[in-house]
Amino acid sequence: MTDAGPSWTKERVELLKRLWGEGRSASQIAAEIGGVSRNAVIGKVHRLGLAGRVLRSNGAAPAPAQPRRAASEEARGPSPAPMPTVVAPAPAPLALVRPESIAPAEVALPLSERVTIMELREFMCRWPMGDPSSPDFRFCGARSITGLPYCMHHARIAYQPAAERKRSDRRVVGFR
DNA sequence: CCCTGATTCGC
DNA sequence: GCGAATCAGG
Repeated sequence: MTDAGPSWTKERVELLKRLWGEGRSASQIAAEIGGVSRNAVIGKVHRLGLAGRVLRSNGAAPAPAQPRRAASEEARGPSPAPMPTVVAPAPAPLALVRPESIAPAEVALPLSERVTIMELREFMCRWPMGDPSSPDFRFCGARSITGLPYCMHHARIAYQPAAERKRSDRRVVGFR
């Protein structure tokens, strides 16, 4: 029989809607539904009109994602007409970091990822943890933000606005 | 190098 | 309608 295999059946779509609504990532959903790639999930989400979810790990605004020219068009050469000035994206106000939000007690760190300097890689968070003179000294080692030496969590601590640091009048948070 | 979603377009 | 390839980014 020419079984086309599992497609977007009612059940699968319902599951997709539910998981997406719960804020699961496309790859997670894809793995859970099975038989589909994360691209397939994202594509379906868009066709269903479910996109535009504000939920984001960092709370950042969704990527503008400028339209990309077709491959055929690109092969043909530059566009004859100059691209009309794209509206400059409004400077997204960075989420203010309040002292409470970085209080050690409130923070859940991926402690399992601590690494030694030898294990440290370019893409790993370089936040020092522990006494540098101790053999127990480690670095955070979590996935770092590309272009930055720290993971999202430690980048927030490292790059606190001066005004915030002063206002909160806190010493070094401490290398946990 | 890991991940995220957004978009396009051949199928 | 589907989703791989690609893009843009954390």
